[in-house]
Amino acid sequence: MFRCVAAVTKIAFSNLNFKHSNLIVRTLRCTFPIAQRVRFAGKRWEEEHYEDGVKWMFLEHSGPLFAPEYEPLPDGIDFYYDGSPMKLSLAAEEVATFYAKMLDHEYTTKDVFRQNFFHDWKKKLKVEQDVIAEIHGYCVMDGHREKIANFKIEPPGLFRGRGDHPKMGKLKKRIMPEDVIINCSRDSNIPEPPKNHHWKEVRFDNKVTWLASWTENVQGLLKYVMLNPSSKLKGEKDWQKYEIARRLKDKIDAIRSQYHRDWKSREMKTRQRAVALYFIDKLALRAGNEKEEGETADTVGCCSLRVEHIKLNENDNGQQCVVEFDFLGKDSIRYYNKVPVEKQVFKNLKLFMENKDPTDDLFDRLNTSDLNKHLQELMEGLTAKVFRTYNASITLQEQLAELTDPEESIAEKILSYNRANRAVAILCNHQRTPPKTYEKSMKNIQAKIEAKKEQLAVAKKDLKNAKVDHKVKKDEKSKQMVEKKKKLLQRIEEQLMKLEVQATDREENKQIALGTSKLNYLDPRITVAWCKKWHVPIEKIYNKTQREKFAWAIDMTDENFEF
DNA sequence: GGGCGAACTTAGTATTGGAATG
DNA sequence: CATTCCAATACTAAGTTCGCCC
Repeated sequence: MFRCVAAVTKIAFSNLNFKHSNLIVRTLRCTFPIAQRVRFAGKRWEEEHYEDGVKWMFLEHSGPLFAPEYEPLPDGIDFYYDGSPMKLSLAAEEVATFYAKMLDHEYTTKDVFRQNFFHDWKKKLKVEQDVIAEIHGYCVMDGHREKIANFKIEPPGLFRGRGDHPKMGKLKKRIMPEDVIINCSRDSNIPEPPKNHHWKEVRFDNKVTWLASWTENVQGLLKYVMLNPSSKLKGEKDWQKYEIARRLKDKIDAIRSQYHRDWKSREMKTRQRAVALYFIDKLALRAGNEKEEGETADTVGCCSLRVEHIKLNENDNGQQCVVEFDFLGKDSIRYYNKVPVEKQVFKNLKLFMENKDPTDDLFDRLNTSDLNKHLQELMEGLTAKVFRTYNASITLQEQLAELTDPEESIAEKILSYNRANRAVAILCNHQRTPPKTYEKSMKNIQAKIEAKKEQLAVAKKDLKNAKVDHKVKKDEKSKQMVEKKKKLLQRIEEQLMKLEVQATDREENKQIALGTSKLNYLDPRITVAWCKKWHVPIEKIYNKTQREKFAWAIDMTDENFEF
């Protein structure tokens, strides 16, 4: 049998109404003998007919002709958004021109038309974003393709500081390529600046981790483009952080004994250092660097506490030597706490406050640099922030051991985990403003619980009836019905329990943010080991992003891990 | 030794997208 | 199928630490 193979044929369409005369057409593979293709000439109506329903025995054509590709708008014609030109992908631009062509038509005044258009156009824009993220969102470092955390240059706008920030509302300028320093390796393809622009500098510094940087104009601070937490570089650093905290675990008793002794030191500086360290250890306060007045919001940490931030109460509701803290910490989050302290600490605080104004520094002989130098002598790599990491992680481990009940369901175990997590968040003072929808969402879940309780009552009744029915009939069918109703009841009980656990969790979480401690302070190996030990799927504790960040821990940890 | 810049971690909130719901 | 709701993600500000320079 003869086959006509695929061939590329140039056909002149000059007789047709086409602008392009030379089109390239691929003919299809055809399996019929060439002789059969065109057999007849003459009067079609005299040919024989096929049997019922059969319309033809041979059919051949070249397939439909497609619409020509979109021709982009010429230079100088731009799409404008909010008054300024905006670059669109070809696909998004094409769809925008469809609409533009119809601007004069009354269609474009109709809500349905506009909404439908926008809905579909948005999808095009989304695809465009994906393509951009694929190109700019990744880098290659030492043979690994790594995600970049913040590959987008921050857009211009009005500066939004937190709390009572003296620079709030100032204009944050647009960053141009001419402001940006690129960092990469000498033998790599150096990124191209946008057309008609150049970089401020291209640097080849492999002693730093950033890929690009620029100086922001409101505070004059450097901003960096860095890798995602899932990267090898960040993951190893994170691991190292927790290893330092674990070394502190072995030294903590000695360190605590020493600062107890130092409370009685003859030197005022040593006493202040010892009391400050006590606060950092016991209350998980931050170090507290000095800040330039008038440049930032007035917030403090341990070393920068002022006399006005604490009150001393000899007796507070029966408790002796109570220190009342009230100050704004990082992000202007209020720290309020009443803490009973050792007599010697109380005495020292009184001494530190003698003859001082409220706005004077509490620890006037101490700063973070002195404190960290001292800590470095106590243990290599020890700084003030290690205490937060250590105390957070050890608290999680202790709380999990205390709260986990082997008899409980998975849902209840997860509640226990969240409660352990919450104990840490409270220690670290990780707060959030309750969501605007909080009250409503609590009501919703209560309503769900009530509905589920009613369902439960019905299911119980049904089961009882089925049992009675079975007693009378004693047949297979009624027996199956009892089993069915039993299962249903069980399922509803489980659902109710889940809802109640969820409600409790949400209520206890009203003003507490768990995310920060989970992400930055809790050794993930504690969590992975706990999940393995109690057969809680890791997905129930860590979402996708968190699993990527903690891939190293998930990979290396077995159920026997101890912080 | 302290002032300062650089580099990096930690932080809360605004926005988004997908699941749940009516 | 549209709307509601919430978890996940995006965003970028605000800390800590370190090392250099005077």
